Amino acid sequence: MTNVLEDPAPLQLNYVPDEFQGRENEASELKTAFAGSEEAPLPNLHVHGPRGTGKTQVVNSVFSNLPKRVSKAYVPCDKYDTQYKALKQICKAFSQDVDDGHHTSELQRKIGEQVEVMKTVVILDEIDFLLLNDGDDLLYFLSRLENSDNISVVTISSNTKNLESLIEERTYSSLQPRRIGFEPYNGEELYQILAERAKKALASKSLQREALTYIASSTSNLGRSLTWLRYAAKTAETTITEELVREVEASAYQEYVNQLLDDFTEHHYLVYEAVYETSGEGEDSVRTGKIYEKYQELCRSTEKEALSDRRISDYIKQLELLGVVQADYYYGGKKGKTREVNLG
DNA sequence: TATGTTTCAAATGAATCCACGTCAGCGGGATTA
DNA sequence: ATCCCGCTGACGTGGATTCATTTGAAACATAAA
Repeated sequence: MTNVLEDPAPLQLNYVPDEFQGRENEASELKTAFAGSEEAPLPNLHVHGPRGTGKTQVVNSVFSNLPKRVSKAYVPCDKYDTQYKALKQICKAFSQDVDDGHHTSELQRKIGEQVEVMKTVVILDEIDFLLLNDGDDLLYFLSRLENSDNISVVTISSNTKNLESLIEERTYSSLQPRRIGFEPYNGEELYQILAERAKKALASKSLQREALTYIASSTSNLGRSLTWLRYAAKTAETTITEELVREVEASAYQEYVNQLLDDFTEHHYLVYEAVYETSGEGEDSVRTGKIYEKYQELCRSTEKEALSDRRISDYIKQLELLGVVQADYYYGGKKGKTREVNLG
């Protein structure tokens, strides 16, 4: 490893600190939701808040301290975006025996058995992706399990405050999740966190106070600011100055986007690139038709088969869920109905 | 040597998931009649 | 009322994956000449 950083871990997104600064309220709210008596049914939760507010980390940290007789399954639904894939992940979390059978109902039966004998928490992170791609069958199944008192469904979303708007009534009414909201970090909190982590990670490089202040005032997204700081540290000779931080702002942001898109297909990236390039050509928002043309062009130059516009329409939605683009409906009269897309 | 039996891997079959393309109907303000 | 351009849900298709079954040929065993 030829890493300039002594201990890069604290600057990584998945680093789990001992204590969550500025998330004490949310953490204790989660804990109390589960603090009921032994016999009480497990609650369903819907955790929401903007991207980069520590939802995933806090939830996972709280649930990693569950008593032994409660099992836990964590499913990142941006990656496992169908009922089948998610069920498979849940099964994997319960038992090591390699997935045999390839039948959705088979997996459902297994999970049913598991829930019968053991209290269970299922965490569905980035639930929007699964709902967009495959509907709410999985949620419906989980909410209607025979021993539903024994299972807790925790959905996490960066885009949807209220699950009710995304799922069918019958699902919502049997799920009845309690909502827990995460507020964005304010500048002060973000500054503290970054300073704390930098202290642990950057022993050999000095860090100007103004540099951190600038980052903390430009975004409230912890993930983005960590990437930014990491990028600056990588670039810096000895001192991370405000000037340097400003300089690398754009490229650090691109790096952040790349990380987000890492789990997706190359076509997602090409679509993003198409949006990026077209929006660079003057107007700040572009219609989908133009983006699709640009996308096709990019495909030709990289010798890839272009997907249909139907696909790309969905891909743009996914990029929107990731927060890297924004797309609003636009009724242009004779110019038709489309979406206007711009960079997030 | 001819014939029967066993063994095991490769070929084939069957079931399933799902990414994708195609199709048709829709949306709603601007334009036109 | 018409038009525009793309949105969107439904549906069919083919590739991929996985397990189960069949096939076939080698290896071995036995019996007959």
